[in-house]
Amino acid sequence: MEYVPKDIEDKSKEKWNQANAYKAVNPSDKEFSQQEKYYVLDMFPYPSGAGLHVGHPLGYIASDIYARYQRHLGKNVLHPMGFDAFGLPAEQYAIQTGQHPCITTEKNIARYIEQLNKIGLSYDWNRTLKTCDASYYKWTQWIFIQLFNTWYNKKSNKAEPINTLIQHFEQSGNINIQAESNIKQLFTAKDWQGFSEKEKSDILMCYRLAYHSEAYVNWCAVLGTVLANDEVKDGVSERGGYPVERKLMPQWSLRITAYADRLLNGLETVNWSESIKEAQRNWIGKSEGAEIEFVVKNQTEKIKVFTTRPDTIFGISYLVLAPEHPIVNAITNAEQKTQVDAYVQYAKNRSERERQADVNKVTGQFTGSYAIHPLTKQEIPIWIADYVLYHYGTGAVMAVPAHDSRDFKFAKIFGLPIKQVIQPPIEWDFLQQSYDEKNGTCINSEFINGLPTKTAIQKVIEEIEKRGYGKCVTNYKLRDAVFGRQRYWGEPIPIFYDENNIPHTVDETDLPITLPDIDKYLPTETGEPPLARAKNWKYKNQYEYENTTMPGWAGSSWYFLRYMDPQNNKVFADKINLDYWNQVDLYVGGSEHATGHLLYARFWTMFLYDLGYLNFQEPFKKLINQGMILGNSAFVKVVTIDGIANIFYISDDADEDIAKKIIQDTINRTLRAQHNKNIDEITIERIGFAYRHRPIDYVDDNNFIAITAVGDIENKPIKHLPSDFNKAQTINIDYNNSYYYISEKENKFLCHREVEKMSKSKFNVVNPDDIIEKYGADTFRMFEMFLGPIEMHKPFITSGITGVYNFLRKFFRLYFNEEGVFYLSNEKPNEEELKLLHRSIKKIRDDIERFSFNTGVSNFMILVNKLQELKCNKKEILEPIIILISPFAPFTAEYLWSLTGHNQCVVHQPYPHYNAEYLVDNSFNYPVSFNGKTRFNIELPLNMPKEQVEQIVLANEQTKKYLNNSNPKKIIFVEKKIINIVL
RNA sequence: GCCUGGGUGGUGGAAUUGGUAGACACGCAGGACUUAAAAUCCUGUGGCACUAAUAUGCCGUGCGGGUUCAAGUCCCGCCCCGGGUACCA
Repeated sequence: MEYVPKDIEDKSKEKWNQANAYKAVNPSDKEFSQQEKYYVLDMFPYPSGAGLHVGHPLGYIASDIYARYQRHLGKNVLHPMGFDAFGLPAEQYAIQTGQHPCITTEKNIARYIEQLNKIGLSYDWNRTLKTCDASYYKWTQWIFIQLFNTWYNKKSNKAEPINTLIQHFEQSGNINIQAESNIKQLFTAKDWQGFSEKEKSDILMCYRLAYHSEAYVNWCAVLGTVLANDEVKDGVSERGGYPVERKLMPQWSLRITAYADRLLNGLETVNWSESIKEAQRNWIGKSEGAEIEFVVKNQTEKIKVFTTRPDTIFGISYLVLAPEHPIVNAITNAEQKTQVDAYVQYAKNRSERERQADVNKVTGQFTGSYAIHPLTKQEIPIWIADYVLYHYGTGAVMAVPAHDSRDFKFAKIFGLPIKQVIQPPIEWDFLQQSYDEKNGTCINSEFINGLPTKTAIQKVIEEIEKRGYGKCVTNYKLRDAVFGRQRYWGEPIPIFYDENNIPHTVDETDLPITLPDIDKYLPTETGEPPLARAKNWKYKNQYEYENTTMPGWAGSSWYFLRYMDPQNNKVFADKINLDYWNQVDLYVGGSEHATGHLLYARFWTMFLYDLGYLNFQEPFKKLINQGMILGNSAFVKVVTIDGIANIFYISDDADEDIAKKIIQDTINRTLRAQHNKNIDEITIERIGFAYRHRPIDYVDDNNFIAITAVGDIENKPIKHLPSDFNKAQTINIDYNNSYYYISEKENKFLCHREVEKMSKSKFNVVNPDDIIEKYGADTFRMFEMFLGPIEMHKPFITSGITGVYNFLRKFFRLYFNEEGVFYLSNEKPNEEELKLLHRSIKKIRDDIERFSFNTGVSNFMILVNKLQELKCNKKEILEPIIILISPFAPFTAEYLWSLTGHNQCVVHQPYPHYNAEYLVDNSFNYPVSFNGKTRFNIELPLNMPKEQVEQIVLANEQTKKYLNNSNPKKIIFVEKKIINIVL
């Protein structure tokens, strides 16, 4: 009986569908029984047009193994899959073709589902969702309304309904309120009553968690939209790589900064990799320091600076403002005006990318004004420079060149004084560089002289607070998240503007606000977002809707909650279901979402917790980041001759010098035959590499020549040669006693291989469908797991796949007799077989629990190899093995299970437990002798009492042998694994 | 610069808490079966030395030190590769 994966897989899939095998039961369902829950979640994909490549399923397979394992343990497992369906590629495609993005998206989703099902992933498809469905984004809009109608109370440290704030304003204005806000003015209750509706609205806007304001944003002109900070990488857009500039514009934002501290502290409570937690900590960027106020000489203006090093206050040599700082104009004196204006203009025109690219280029301009040092009363020159960022801290810094490398560079170039105020514990050359470490002793600093840095910081803060020049503050790098996008394919923001242009949220009963149809997916001629094209799209037929849409991350910030109750149309999910499923126990996905999705999702979860909808603050209890699967790109070695590029391709293993001579010879011969003339001199200018698709473009019947050398062939030949390749002339030639030829057997054209990111544009994509077609889904699953640890980046090189395939065939064959009939022995297993079984169960369980699926697969291979050696086809051994293997290879397991006469799906069988007795006896390894002590390595079974282990050790035949029959004086347990036996 | 992950045979990788380094697989070599091939099965496979063979000895986890009876693993000082992030005061 041959192992034919396709037959097996079709049968199993049908069976699972009929049995609704992977359905998760909600507490609100009739058939619910009090069962322990387990929630395994994959980061849902954006359904791109290219379909899945072998990199995507890596995480899906791992989470599926874990989900199946949890089901075996008798848990009610929620394992859903959906689609993050709003996004730029579908919209760009719509712009080009005029086709509604919905059509593209639906088509892509259908393909994704088909591909996912082939892999045998145990999703509960009844719960699937798409973020672009109105029934889903209705609730995304609902959450936005809640954010709009909420403010953050710093006193209770949670979000509260906006009404409580209005009440407060009515009673006592905003003077005593501790709120997260960007408000600048103070007002009394009386003032508040006197404000117009518009003024009240504007003030409340400074407190809402979803707010509209004018601020600097990342504007991407090519995409025609603003972007959030995490969507910009190296000064260009993450999607498409288009330039981004900072621009002052009105837009919607979410006040995520209100949650900065909670987002930071919450990291202590989750089981995530240290690198992701660290990335979030850096992104939030909490830093404690002081805000110090400087009076400008002969003026009323004051400048506030933020510093983490108040201990260096006596080393100030100048102040620097960001060029955008609003005070710049006022403090610039007449003499400097022209230069300052020119510099401001220069800074403004530099793109974000330019600015980041030449960090080393130091520029700046003196304003002509001086500030008064609050402690020494000395005059300090005020400069502007674009190395100071307007949006961080106060947009102004006190420069201490001796102890800050940026200030040092600036001071050197502009000839400003460098005054040392910290004595480093090591020798230091202050002429060469600044000493930035927060470690040393204060000198030249009046009342803090002799103090160590940390004490000095405290002391200076106390002093300036006492004198009223400043205070202790905490700053965050985290910025509020820009929430509006000037695009079509996203959730409409549920806001309308009344006749006074005051924004209001639509009534919750009017949700969803569905995306209107428009004729073109481009901005209007006047530069309005595409939604401005919608005809007759008005709230209650009279009010203008907000015409920007939500960003891509809106829908993904709460989808894990919707899976808990996906069909609910009364609430986003019923409380009873939310409470039951609670946190995601295991979340699997790529680490590229560290500072985007994972932060936003935590923010929304905390917000919904504050409003009382959830009873947990952290959405994802445990996070596993799967590594990237890299492609193995093939390059063709290309020879350029006499300026004509790429007409010769040589195999990667060919010697270049010899190849050159061969090419020269060949050209001569060919030309002699064709034209009866000889070329004496040809120059080979360059031998380089090109992607393997290039030959298609360059093949020319007359002068394409492939040369292959016989030799040690390490690389694989090109798999799919371009069709024109066959037309290429091949040559047999002997040269310098080396034989170069292409024979039937050696007809291999070798490529140069390089590992890089898998991508359609690099021609290195491997499609899972092809692998499954050839070897079956179980081989594919096991092979992906076998490749290496889940978290690591690794190239997808298929050479090892036959090992896994042969393993499954071997496993399958073990239970068929010579006639190909399924045959199981009812004989009782012997001790050796039982021992083997129980050791394997222990190992494989451990492997699954610590996500080491590559060793899990290995341990199966060892098990099956040994069973084969023992010729063991006993029923009592096979049955637990089928269950054991089913998370890894569910199709094969299901099929073998049905052959043993069981009708139930494997998914519902309890996972086998190992028996410790069998393990102990076989756990003695080589003894080590030292100083009369004999040491054994003993693999202790879990939870076995020491006395019991001691007994077994002494009674054991091997122990006796090693001890030479003398009685040991005592047994000492050293750590957990080692036993010292003292003679 | 800072933060992070990594460096182990020809290759992918094992070694869970410091306890036989190289599991398992690929590749390679040899053998069985076969007219032959494929498939399958068996044997060998880190390096060096020695041996008819078994056995044995020495070296060996990027480099240099250290702790320990024992180090791929822990500590100190470096080198190289990947990823993230950055005038964040």
